[in-house]
Amino acid sequence: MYADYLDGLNDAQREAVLATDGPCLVVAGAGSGKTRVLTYRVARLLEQGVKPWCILALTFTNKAAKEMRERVASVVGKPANRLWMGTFHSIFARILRREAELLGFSPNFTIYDTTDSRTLVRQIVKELGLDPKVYKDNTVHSRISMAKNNLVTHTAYASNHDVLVDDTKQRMGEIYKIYMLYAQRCQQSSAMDFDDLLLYTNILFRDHPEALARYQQQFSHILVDEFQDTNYAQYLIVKRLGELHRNVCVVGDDAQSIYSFRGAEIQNILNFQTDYPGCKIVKLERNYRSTQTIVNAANSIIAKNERQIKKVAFSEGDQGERIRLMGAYTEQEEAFMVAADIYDTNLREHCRYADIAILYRTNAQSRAFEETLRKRNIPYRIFGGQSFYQRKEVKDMLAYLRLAVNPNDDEALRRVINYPTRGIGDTTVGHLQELANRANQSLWHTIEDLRVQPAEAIKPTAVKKLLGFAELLEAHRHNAQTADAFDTASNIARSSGVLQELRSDSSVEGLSRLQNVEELLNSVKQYVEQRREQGDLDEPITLPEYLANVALLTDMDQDDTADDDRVSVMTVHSSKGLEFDYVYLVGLEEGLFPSPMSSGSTTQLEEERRLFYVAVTRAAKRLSISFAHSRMQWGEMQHHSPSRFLGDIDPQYIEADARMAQGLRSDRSSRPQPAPGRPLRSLAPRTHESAPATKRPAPSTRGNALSPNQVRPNMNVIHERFGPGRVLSVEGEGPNAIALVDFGPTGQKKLVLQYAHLHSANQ
DNA sequence: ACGAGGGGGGTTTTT
DNA sequence: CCCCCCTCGT
Repeated sequence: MYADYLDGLNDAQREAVLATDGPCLVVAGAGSGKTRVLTYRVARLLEQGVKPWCILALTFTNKAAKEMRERVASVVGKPANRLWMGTFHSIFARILRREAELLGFSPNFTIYDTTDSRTLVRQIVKELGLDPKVYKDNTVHSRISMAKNNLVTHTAYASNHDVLVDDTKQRMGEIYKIYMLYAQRCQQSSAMDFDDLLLYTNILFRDHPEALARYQQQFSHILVDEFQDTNYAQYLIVKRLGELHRNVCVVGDDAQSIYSFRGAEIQNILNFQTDYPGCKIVKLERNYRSTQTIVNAANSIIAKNERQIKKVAFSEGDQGERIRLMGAYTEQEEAFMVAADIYDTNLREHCRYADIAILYRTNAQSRAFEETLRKRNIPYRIFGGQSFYQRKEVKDMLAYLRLAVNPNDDEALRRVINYPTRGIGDTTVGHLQELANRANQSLWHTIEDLRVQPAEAIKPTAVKKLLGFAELLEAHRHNAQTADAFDTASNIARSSGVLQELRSDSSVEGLSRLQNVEELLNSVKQYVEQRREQGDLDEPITLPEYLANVALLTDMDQDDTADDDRVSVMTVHSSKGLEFDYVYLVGLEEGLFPSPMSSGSTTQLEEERRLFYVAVTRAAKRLSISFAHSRMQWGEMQHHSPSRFLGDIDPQYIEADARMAQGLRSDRSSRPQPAPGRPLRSLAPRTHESAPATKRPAPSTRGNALSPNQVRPNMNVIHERFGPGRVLSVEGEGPNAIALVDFGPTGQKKLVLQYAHLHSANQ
């Protein structure tokens, strides 16, 4: 028996926790304690004697999964580790690896990210001789993606009359050919894209009833979080798996359905009652997060929406202050006002920066805030946008790691076959590709064939170089399966020549590229150590395992160490599931929010409205909404009026700032720079001095940086970023050397590639 | 093979 | 405005 966890729950929450038998729909409004309910529900199941590995809990983000696991663990302890809990993509990738042979895939299949998919599309368009301006990789890929989300395979697509007619109408009648070739290439490369993970799971369950039966039996209880975001492929997986035991519990909020662009069907949650006859419905309507003002204002936003489940969200908290509305002349000024206000709030109300968020509609809006926050020395963290794993140098390194595990991965191979340059040019690769296409096999395979059977298209000198590259890959293949992931990775970094290449570039960007690769290798280290702590000690954590994991990581998942106190800056989309005491919702202008792309249909506009709802309900204590009267777009100054959405909020909840009350005058909008003069002073009484002390301690040595030859095992060193440490080992020589350094009490061992950051700590 | 420079195109949101 | 792709010149 676990502690009296039911005590703190309200009636509806308790009902949702206890209804463990049969299908159940929990409509959980924003801030209604959803995670708590899910956590206790899992605890309840375990208490009833359900084995942890019989519980399948699906989420949409790794972060949500991780948080839930931690919270379950805090109630039930160790058994939480055995739960099948994760994102749809990661759970089914795991199952697919296990069952890969049934589908004709290797268990080590690669997962293509969106960039890989798009370059593959581009490549195919080129090969087919189609016009890349008509067949834009983005458009084509999203078309393929949509098809897969609706379980339309490439063969089904090519023989579906309606689809073909539709494509022809859009002047892209050849998409089916691209899709066919795309699917074939993925299979050849032993790769799946994001959508394949769901598609192939469905195919597995459709074509292999015995496999389906195994998992149906295993998963006696299924929970799905954010059910309003499921697409058809996900919906059907859940339905199939749940058919045997019928213990399917879905949790969601139709009012927060904001992902239709990636195939999410709000209908899935609206129709749940009819899909699962006799299901229990519980509505969590009390909001524990926000003030009454915020909750009421949020309700007024979506009140007009047609398609929704009736519910009344309410708060019993404080009335709270009114929503602040701030108008600015330019986006720079908007950023200035927000930053000034953040500084002020932090000072006056002693809040943490981590309790503050800036939310916007599009990633492109981040720049102005980034600059202003930096100028003011306010620590911040930008989520989304160009993620760490998308950077060129990181992708290059990952490509090498991927190749060591799956040499058939053509995308990875083409990426690094001539990086660093080894004299294999476009013409050679072109010929190679042709050979591969003709034989319907991967590039690597084709290279291997050259060993025994030379082809006339490729000159002997080129063949030699290709074989040299193949040998480089071959050298790591065996290790990759058996040796420690970190060891393999750092070996590859060295022998591939990537390190040398990066170190030869001493520009600022070059240095940061090296740093990123260093960071990546350290993340391998960290992963290995982390897994070793929780798992079986005997077996080494290998590269395939790491890669399987990293492919599905996003920027949101980067370890947020509790002690770093920064303002969060992100899109409204990525803020879902989070909460902050103080929220600045910015750029509330017509032409920006709602997005002009969405003004076509009412359903799209309803979704924009729900997005607005999501943004507002992130705030617990105070919400500030702002807009700029003009902003730069396409190099031109665009004039905007305040968003129509502002009119949806009942005016009684809004308090406009002084300048709003005066009314905005467009005649002043040509002023290029914000003048930190009178009007702003009320918001930011002290704008002149520099920000609070968040400076990192100065390097404790003024000595010269070490050179590779000076670094030896057991030596004490000081790293500019990580502080004092002790060198454990040095591998390689000269410019290729890598040092493994132990940085003290946290037991963090890191790989140091940049000796410029390392100082001697002797004496 | 590789760099610099020009031209064209794109900006919604993401597992 | 910025980013990416392509081309052209070495």
